[in-house]
Amino acid sequence: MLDAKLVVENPEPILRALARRGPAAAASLDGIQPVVARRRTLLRQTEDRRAQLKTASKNLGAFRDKASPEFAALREKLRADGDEIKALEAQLAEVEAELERQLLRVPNLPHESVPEGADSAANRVERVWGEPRSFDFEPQAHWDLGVKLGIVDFERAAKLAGPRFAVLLGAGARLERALIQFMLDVHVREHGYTEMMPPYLVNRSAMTGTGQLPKFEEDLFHVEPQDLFLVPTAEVPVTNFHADEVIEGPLPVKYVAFTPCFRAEAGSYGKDVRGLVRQHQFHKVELVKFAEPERSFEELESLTRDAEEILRRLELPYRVVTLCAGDLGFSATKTYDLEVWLPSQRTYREISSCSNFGDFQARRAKIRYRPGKGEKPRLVHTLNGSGLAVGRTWLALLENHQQADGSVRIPKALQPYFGGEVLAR
RNA sequence: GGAGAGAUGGCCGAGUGGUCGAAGGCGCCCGCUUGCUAAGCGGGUGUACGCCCAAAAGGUGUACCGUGGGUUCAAAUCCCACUCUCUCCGCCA
Repeated sequence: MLDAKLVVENPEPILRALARRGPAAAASLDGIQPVVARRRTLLRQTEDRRAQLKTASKNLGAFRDKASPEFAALREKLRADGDEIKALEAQLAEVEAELERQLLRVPNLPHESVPEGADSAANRVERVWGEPRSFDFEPQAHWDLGVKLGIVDFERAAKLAGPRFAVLLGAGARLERALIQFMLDVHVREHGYTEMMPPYLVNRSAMTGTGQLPKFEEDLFHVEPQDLFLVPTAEVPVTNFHADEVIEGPLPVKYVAFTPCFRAEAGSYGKDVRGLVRQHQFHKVELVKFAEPERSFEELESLTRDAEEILRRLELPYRVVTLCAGDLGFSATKTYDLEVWLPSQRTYREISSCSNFGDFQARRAKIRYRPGKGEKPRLVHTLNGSGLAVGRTWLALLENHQQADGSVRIPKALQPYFGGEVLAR
């Protein structure tokens, strides 16, 4: 959520920044100004009248003769005043709710370092690591390779759940588990993150805090009887872990959480229908940071490096791109995508998304910190990034490290976790 | 699922209709004192949103004692509903 005060006092730069995302984003600010103005007059009026009533009421309490007609008359007047104030308060509450409703649908402002552009074609490549391997045989797509190896089954998954689900079997399941363990160990032991296992179901308030609600409800799986949602990413429970709090300790606070992720992906049918790239359920190891505002962009750099480290150790060629303004997610002010090379598609595909959200989520979720002893709390900056999406790592590893005989080489760093050097039939 | 207890400031904890933003303590900050990192003394110490002020400092108003509603001129305090926490019983991976 943007700072309502800024929106009112200095709307031009905000409007300009939103316009970089596209016309719809800029339009989301329409109609907010008059609501803010109305709120201000109503608030002042209500508070003034309430102040009057309070003093009058105190005087009444001090009245000597509580049986006198003067007492009764004054009491009657105050009762009427009270009713009027209540009416004002009701109006005010309505206006404030309206303001909140509108503000919650305005996306974050793209940071100045974010490139112009409408879609992913305008994303800026920052760096490239590793080199796409040249094969002396025709590399197979993971859905062919995986099925032949007997480590993934899409058909039976469809039978028991539906499309966009997969069953991992044998060494495939073990590979998934090895990747999770490996990622967690690197981030905990070497990068200093605290491991967290959060709930996989969260309420509306948490989903609103990080920005999935109210705008993107159709992308979520809703669990009826309790009005809960399956988490689309660990970002939601982990960021909201500190909602409504003042963090007293030193920043940054860093968490890493492994969770399943559930995405309804409404409207995405027809895209990436084959294989493991786009599933309703997948595993992800997520990095989350709470940082000082002045340092949050440095923290974004180091968080991105932390995620990159996993790809390097798995010997997977990748590149880092900065999302352009038009491609940026709703809550983010700046995002680096890590894209891994996929031989079957001869292209780089997103495997991690590392974002700085500035104070956008912190304002929604009321997450603050104390800069120093006795100082006033300030909003933190929140960040997160996949470190990494496990399913996509699984498939990238299969495709990149496949061998002519249909087996898969396990990179050295993963061997102790996987328990072997080769994955073969 | 059944029975009971509770929810107050960073923490502990008092407060059953007005003088309560809320005693007291802890913690923290500032100052003084003290011949060693401790103790003592004095003062200060919530958040949000308005308004005044060129701004800061400061002043001032309103709200907030789990949440929402009600009674009353007036609610932390009375009434109703809900949520959460704890204890016991049942069930359960």
